[in-house]
Amino acid sequence: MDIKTVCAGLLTFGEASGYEIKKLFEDGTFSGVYDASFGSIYPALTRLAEEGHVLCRAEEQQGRPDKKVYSLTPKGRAHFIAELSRGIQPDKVRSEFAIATIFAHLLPRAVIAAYIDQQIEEHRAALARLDLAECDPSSAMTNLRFAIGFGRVQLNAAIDYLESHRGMLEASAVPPDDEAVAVSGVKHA
Amino acid sequence: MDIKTVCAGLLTFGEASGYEIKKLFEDGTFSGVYDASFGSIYPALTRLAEEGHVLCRAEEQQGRPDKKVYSLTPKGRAHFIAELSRGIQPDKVRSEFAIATIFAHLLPRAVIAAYIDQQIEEHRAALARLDLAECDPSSAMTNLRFAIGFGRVQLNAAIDYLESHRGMLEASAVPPDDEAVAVSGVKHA
DNA sequence: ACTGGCATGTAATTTGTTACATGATTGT
DNA sequence: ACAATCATGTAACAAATTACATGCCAGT
Repeated sequence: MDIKTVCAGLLTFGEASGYEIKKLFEDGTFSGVYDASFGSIYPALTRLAEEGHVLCRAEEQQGRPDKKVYSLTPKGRAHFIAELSRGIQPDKVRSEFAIATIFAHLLPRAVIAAYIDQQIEEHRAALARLDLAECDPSSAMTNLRFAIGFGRVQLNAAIDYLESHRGMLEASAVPPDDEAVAVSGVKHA
Repeated sequence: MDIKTVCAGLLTFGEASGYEIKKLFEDGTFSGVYDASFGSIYPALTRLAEEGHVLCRAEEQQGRPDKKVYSLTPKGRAHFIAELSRGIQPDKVRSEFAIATIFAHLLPRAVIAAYIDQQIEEHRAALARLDLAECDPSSAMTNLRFAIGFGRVQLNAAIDYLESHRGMLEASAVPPDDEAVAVSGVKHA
């Protein structure tokens, strides 16, 4: 599924500008499941407009550049539904944290501890975003509540595990007085 | 973290060929947290060799092309540890399944049901891979058991939620006799 | 004064995938 | 016969990020 399709999907919930779509990827409905930069979003919206999948209306603003508000056309809506019905790819995950755990026996204990703290904080922030999303009236739909609950159980499972098992990982790591050993692989007298 | 670094990391566990590294991304230690194609792995190994981070030894084989077995040099090992200690990026997830749930109210019920089945099966397969990884003697290390347990709790949380709440999502979807409505947005008499 | 939010867009670069090219062996 | 596994590598292509370019307004 390409960015064009995802942008079209967001527009089924109502019109939005490129800037607003970026914010939705960051803290809104899509945070944690998709992300894209301005360099992807703006060209995607331009191409969607060329294809007649969206309409673009320039909204004048004081001082700031015109806001370009995009709205989905019936054709765009039908195309989005068809695309999403065609099949989905397996989840793609790239977790540098998980990689760090796999090599924890090579890393200084302080580094591992900091990474665990960081990971827990990120998951807590993600949970807070879900709480906010739940308050939004648009989340009245059952499927959105499903999606929020789904994110929640996974984040909670991860946080619980990290908190209750972090000692295991910290014990595997290189003790503070032994860091040179880890790098050289040789213990000197 | 780039592919070169990840390949170097895998080589801390012992020498391997490009082909074997690919398999490790698919079913081994890294399945579920990282993935890369041959088109990324082979050039990465070539560059690691140019930089002196790995050594390459050609192993002759009958019929098949020579197997190029790479092993990490002390310099490569030190560089890997330094890189991994420098900091990690937040997890990156791209879940088309999660996107489908967000738009479940636009999709035919049969499509949603199939996607849920597919997702559960993928997670079960991932669990089976973790079970295999645990049997491997190299997984005796505490940090690897931590990593396996971490994957396990998240996968189990996801499967449990999907099984117990799938009715919610299926109820949101478009009933079988109503699909034209979803696309056109208009209900005809 | 400076940072951060609002707002768009392009160009250069990076990154990575897919497809192609080759070829023997083993299992169905 | 045919598909799959083993095994490497390149070239073409696609996707996406980063950095650049511009500029106002509000808050500290």
